[in-house]
Amino acid sequence: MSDSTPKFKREPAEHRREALIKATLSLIAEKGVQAATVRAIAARADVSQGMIRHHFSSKEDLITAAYEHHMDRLTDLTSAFAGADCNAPVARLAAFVVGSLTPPVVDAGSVSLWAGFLTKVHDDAQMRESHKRTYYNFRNRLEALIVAVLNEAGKPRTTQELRHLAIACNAVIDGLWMEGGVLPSAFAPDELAEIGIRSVGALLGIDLTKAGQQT
Amino acid sequence: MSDSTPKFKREPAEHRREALIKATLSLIAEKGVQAATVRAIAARADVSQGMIRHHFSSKEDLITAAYEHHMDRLTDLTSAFAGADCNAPVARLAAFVVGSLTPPVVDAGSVSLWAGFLTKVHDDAQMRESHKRTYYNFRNRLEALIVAVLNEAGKPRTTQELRHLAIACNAVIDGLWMEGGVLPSAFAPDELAEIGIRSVGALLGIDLTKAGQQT
DNA sequence: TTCGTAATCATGCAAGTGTATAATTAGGAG
DNA sequence: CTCCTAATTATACACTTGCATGATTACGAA
Repeated sequence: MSDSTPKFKREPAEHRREALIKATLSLIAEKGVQAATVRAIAARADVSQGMIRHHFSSKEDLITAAYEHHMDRLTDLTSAFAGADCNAPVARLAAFVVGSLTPPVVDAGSVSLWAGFLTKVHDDAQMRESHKRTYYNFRNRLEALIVAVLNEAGKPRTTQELRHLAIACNAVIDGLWMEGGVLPSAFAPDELAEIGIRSVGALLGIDLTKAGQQT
Repeated sequence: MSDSTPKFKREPAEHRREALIKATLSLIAEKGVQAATVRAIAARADVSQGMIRHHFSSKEDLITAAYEHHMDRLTDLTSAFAGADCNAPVARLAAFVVGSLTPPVVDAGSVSLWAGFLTKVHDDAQMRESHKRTYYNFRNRLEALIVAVLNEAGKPRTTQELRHLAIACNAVIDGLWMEGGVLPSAFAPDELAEIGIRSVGALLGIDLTKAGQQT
């Protein structure tokens, strides 16, 4: 007799990789890194556990890929905010800040995910490289926005000062993002974004609150 | 025949607990949470693995105790800075910021430790409570220093504004502390402290750089 | 000294870990 | 239709994990 139902389906490698990465991310976001076992990941992706070693050289490799995927997603989300609508520098910077400090970027799962990975950044060279890349990417985009705002306002700064401002603004955003994810109940909705706008404005000596109002 | 060398020594419970906690912390700082196994901890503390269950109700309990110990230590370190020397509000706030952004508070092991624990904050209720307590403690002390500085400068603010300022200053410090720990090579020595002083000053609208110079 | 007891140790266990291997099987090439 | 091959599965292995158990042993009390 002919078996009517195939026992599995062959998928393009890229689909499988993506499915495994998504399964990994959702698992880590929900129950932490230690829950992302080979078996749990495979189960969530609805494949056998052998697939992990088939599509990735090791579980560690999958974890790294998942980390980069997650970070790229966060980057894309904030980029979308800063790029949209308006091209007035002030509005763009404000949108960038607000986008970084509201859902879905601010999210318990996201932060938990990030924290779980941060542990590995400490000893894994590839992870550290990846983190460095992401960090500088975010900071440089921020610095570019800052430069545009300050130039428009006729308040140019030295290279050194710009570097410090970018680091500082990055730090406020990171700090707010983190606490917002870890202790959501500690802040009112939109409170983080409002504080972010005010703070970055104060750091640059420019009022961003008007630009932040736009929907 | 009398055995001349005792096979082990009986220690006061508090000593053993502390030794186990220290072993746990050094292990996590060096190789991450996943390396803090019952056997590894016992080996580093030079005791048998049974001691963990004897002095703590579970390994999880030891981890929690270690977390609180670590956080209390960070708190004490920053407190020492803010309390010392001078009692001029501006100098105290500056010292608090500098203390939070220089070694030994800024330290790769410390941040790694904190990140490792943060993962557990997400699902463990007791951990979350502990984190909340530490966070509010730090922020409230910061807010008290801020109030003193603003009052002295004759620039009082509303309760709401003070809350926002405390959250913002806390965020910059946290953000700088974190990146300093994760990417030490990305910043010159004292650069973080300098940025911190300038940033907090900018957020409050008060120049703290003079107060920061003192040794 | 003797003894009791709590601290400490050595060992074992069941469950879970990542990885290796060989058997299956889907789906296209000929 | 018939192979061939690579994707997929199923299973097993060696190892680690946290925890439990029962045997030791230090050390103060009597």
